Amino acid sequence: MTRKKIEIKKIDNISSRQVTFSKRRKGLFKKAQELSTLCDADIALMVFSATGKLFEYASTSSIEQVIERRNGYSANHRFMDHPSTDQLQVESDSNYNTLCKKLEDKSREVRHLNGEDLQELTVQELQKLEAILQRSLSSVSKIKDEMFMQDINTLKRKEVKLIEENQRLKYVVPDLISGHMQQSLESVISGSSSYFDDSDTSLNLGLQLLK
Amino acid sequence: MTRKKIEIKKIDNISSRQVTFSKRRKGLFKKAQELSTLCDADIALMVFSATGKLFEYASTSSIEQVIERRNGYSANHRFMDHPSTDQLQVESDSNYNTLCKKLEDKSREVRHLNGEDLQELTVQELQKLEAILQRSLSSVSKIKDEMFMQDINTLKRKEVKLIEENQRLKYVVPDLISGHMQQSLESVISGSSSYFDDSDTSLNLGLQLLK
DNA sequence: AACTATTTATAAGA
DNA sequence: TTCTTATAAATAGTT
Repeated sequence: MTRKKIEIKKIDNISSRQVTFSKRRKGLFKKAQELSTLCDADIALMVFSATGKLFEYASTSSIEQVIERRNGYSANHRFMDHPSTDQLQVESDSNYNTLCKKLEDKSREVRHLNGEDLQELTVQELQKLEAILQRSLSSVSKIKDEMFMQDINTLKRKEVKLIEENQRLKYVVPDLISGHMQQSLESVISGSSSYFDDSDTSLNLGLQLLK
Repeated sequence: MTRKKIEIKKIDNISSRQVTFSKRRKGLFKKAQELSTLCDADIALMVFSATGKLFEYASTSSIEQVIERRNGYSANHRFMDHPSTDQLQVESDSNYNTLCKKLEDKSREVRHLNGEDLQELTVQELQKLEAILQRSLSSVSKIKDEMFMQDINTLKRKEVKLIEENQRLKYVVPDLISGHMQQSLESVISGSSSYFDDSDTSLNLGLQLLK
């Protein structure tokens, strides 16, 4: 539409898809609002992003009101035949069959991304798939490594704290002993050791992630 | 907005309001469908005209689907009643719903395989995904390279044949010349050169794959 | 319904 | 994300 005409099909690049989504969503909501104002129309608009986030607009106070009105509308018109486009215009991208087709397409896409049924692809398609997988793999590895690093840093911080605590206890324990408080000492020791046990447990849990 | 900028307020003149409604409604629906396609968004749009006519659009099969999804959106499994659902429709709805759910699952899987929305995965899931992508990538690269090799071998075989043919012609042509068959010679030459032209074409096509 | 002069939306780039 | 800008698309007024 600008700088270059684009084809109306799913945008491959993730970030540009997100940018386009933001821009066009804004535009769509504005158009809906304008139509509502100019022509005194009652409008409800719901948009779920690909990631599942919901954005909605209602010309009246709430979406629910419009939905209610719609429920009443279909009740009133349920038994009327609408041979012409007079009463109700319904546009839909997919009925049950096209939904099936979409599912089929997605399944094929998944198989290809899983490295299956590759013989049904052309060399060009294979090259594209290869590029996607390379990009994808590096993203996954990067995120995964970042999470590992986070775990490691958390563990290191814990270690430092434990060493400090350890040092502190080394000073406290002799004091207690010299103070002839044997009874209390035992409870302090058992308390500190259970503290260490907990830490070891979480350390082990953390390290399991590395296997 | 054209010929003259208009103020966004209710249009007084009824007929021009109706005309504007038709035009802008069409535009709005188009924008909605484009957003849905471009960004893989799930959209429902309901428009009541000032005269009470309903026009609606849904990117999936039905408005109801999107409304359902909206109901379950933030009220995470609070007891939602759908009392208005017809008993007759329950079975097909559940079929329908499972189909939708499957499609959603596949879509999520595709996004992950494409390296998108990775933050919603655990480290373990990321490791698994990484392994899958590695295996998949090596399969794809292998198949792709095999196809390249096939192309190359085919071309080599063609080359050998052409060289042989070339040799053969080098013997034939002098014979023809010495036989004073100028007329026939011309036809033979033009025939052989067109043969070479065809081969060059397919050779070029083949090499384009290597770019 | 078509036309077209303008306005608006927006893709690409910064 | 936000801004800019060149260009595509939408559309107000007209026929």
